[in-house]
Amino acid sequence: MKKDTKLSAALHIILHMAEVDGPMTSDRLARAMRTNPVVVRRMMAGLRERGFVTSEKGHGGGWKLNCDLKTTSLGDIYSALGSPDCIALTHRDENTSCLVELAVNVALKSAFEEAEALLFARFDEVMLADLSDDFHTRFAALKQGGTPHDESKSVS
Amino acid sequence: MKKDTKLSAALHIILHMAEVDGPMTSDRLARAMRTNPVVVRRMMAGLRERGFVTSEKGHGGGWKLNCDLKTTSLGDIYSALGSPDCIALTHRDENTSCLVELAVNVALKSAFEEAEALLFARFDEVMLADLSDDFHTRFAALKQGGTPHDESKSVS
DNA sequence: TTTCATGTAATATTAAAAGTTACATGAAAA
DNA sequence: TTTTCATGTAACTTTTAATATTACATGAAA
Repeated sequence: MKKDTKLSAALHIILHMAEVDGPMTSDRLARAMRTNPVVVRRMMAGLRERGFVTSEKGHGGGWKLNCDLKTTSLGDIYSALGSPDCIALTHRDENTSCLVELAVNVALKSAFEEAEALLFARFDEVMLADLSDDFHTRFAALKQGGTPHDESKSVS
Repeated sequence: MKKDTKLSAALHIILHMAEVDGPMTSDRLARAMRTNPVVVRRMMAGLRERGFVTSEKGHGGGWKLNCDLKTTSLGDIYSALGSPDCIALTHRDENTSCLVELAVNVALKSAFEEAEALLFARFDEVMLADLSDDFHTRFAALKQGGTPHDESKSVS
């Protein structure tokens, strides 16, 4: 299976929007993410339905953040993206008549569910503001340290 | 991505072998699993390398269990299968120069690793004998209850 | 009325797992 | 010794789900 990257992409986009005044177009976001504007729109559609972002057509249009970073969690975003499957293992036959396979399924299912629950709990704990703060800390450290990276490279 | 079913399949096969005297051929196992004998061999190769099963060519050949169900864990089997990736999410760019993306990656990575660690811990806790016991309990209950399923259907 | 931007359906590409084919190796049976 | 049976494995095909692309509709501002 190809792994899902929507959560990673959505968070990246949200934090970029948080750093910018005014709307960002799908084209601009897609270039920053090295992907396609339609992919951006498709992904953002879920966030718009939940009210985390808004969009405007036409000149001066684009996407704007519409949520409080302090109270919006990674879990909120993950859920808005449709909660893509996060466990890459499964059993072959969900409704088996083989008692051996049933015993295997039961054991694996409970392990998968526990791991998934832990992941969701972590997602719920971490707020967008935590990520934003982490970025600002790194950015300040970079400027203080006087490393040779220019700012534009460090935020897009 | 297509989800991985090797752990489920391997456990199913192992528990079936535990119920049978003498070797099982890949063909027979493949029919029971509704898959292909080559797929069975490929999967079993990992188990053979770790000594959990043995194989013999020619007449009367096939696969035999060669491990103690009480001391062999799901984790041992998972590892013998090559520890296939169990988290279906990832980030887009592992080595990014964007500090925003870096902050996202760090947060997600730690969440993924915690969930994976929990899954592995569960795998290590559960022994093959636990699954076998569960099967035998279900099988005994089925016979006692006098339900209309025949035995052959209930174990293959 | 033209340009810009989103909205979305339809289609194509890609990556990873599973399945298949083909043939080599070796052991037991005839 | 020759045939049959079974594993061993490389090469290739199929399948599935995510991602990417194309095409066109909608609507807002210049």
